[in-house]
Amino acid sequence: MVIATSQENSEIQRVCPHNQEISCGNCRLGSICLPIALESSDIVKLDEIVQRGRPMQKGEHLYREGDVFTAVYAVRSGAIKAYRLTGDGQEQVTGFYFPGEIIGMDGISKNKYANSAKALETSAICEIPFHRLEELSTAIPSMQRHFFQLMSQEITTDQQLITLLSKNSAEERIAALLISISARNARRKLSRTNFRLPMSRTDIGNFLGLTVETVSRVISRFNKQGLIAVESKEINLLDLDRLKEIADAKVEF
Amino acid sequence: MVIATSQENSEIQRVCPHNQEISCGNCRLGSICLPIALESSDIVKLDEIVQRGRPMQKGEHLYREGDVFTAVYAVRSGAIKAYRLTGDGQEQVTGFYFPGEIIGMDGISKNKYANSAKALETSAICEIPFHRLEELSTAIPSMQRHFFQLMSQEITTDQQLITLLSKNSAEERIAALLISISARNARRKLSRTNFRLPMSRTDIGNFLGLTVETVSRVISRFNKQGLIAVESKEINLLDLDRLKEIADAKVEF
DNA sequence: CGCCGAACTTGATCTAGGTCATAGCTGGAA
DNA sequence: TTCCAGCTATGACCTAGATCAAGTTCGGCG
Repeated sequence: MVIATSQENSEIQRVCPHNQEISCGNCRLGSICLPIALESSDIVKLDEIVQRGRPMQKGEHLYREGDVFTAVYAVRSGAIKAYRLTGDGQEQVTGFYFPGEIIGMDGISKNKYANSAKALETSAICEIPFHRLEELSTAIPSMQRHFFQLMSQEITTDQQLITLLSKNSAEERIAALLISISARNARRKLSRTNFRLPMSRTDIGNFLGLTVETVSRVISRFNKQGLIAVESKEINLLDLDRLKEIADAKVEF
Repeated sequence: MVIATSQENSEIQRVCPHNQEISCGNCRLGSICLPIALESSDIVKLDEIVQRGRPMQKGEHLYREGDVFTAVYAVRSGAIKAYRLTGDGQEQVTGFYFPGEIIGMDGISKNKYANSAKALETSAICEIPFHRLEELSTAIPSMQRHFFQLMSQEITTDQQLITLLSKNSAEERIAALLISISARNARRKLSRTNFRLPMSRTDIGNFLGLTVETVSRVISRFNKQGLIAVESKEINLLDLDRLKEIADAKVEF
């Protein structure tokens, strides 16, 4: 796959992988990404294995279901959706990933990715070759610990989604998704209440087990009730407390 | 890798939980439990940290949601259900665990179990203290690798359940569960077609996002159609192929 | 700027599965 | 052995959300 190291069009980071300015040590996502709790000497080691400068265009795939597993990825900017296709070709969205979050761990067990990962908008990605990460984890116990924790967290968020899908109404599911995105924005020091949904209504439906029509209707209803203000993908959470009440199960997937 | 020492293929192990002879080295579940692909010298090390002889009665809890996380557990015999309570006190079953399977990995991320685990019948459990497992993983790379794989597998099976819950009908969900249990029995060299369901219809419903009534109705229907023969918890899969067709998504959770 | 397909909205109808109600089992305790 | 609580089964009904069917708006491109 040609992701161009040279023509880094983005004004933001013309990231040469060796550019000293971007590193795990100075990445402002550090605290929510891998390096948490690492010694600075360890961060240097991590830095050495991370491949940066991999800007992806909207719609481009990071990997596809069935591809041989080689690396996990950290989202640096943008948004990624993970999905798998069912037997009859329907799409099941298994997660949305925002900056600071790690994707691809599902590929470890079978040495093949179990999901496809696709950019919802222009995104910058850090690639972390898994065999190097394994070596590092053996050498640095806190690294191993942190990676165990990341995987465990993926398990618990998947289980929260399971609960949401099997017990909650359409309104509850959508409120929970909005609250989840809001909380993750807050972690990244962004607005808790005003943001742009990077995914389509169809994606939301495929994630929450609803049809587009239902998603659209519920969002319209929330809008009318003054819980939110929507204008296409721009969304403004007007009554966070009430939304939390509706979502109730304090979701954080 | 060699698991078979002496008393292998004994149809049913007359395992006394306190029997000193039980070790990871001679456990006939070895190949599907942790020790896969370990050197025999490594198995000895694993053996040293595993606490055996923890027979549990039906209904007894292995741990509860919120308990501080100390260990993961391998099911040696019996069956365990994992579940969490929703805000309003409903039960969401997140998994059923059979001999050779590992439970408790959800606790790593927050250092607290995210689920409760309860014996569905008399069960024997191996306790694996996590801090020891971490040390061992640092020392033995293949151990680390295997544990990464186990966690990754938990992620992919959870994602399969997500797909099942969001896309499939009641009949498809129940067929998928039956096929899943059948396949896991086969791994343990037990009958693919005749077995006893250790969980109640209510548990099945809580796992599959259905009410008891629906579970009961679908099972009755399958019975009438000659796909299965049920007598309370004893079940006989008469038409495995047709059931697989109904389940379609080749589930293996 | 204007075009076109894709994404979104909204309404009308249909249905799988939930809810409620009843009754028959079943298995463990005494 | 009897008893009782909790399972299981089955019928009658009802609703949340799917499906079908128009529009309408958006956003990317020539």
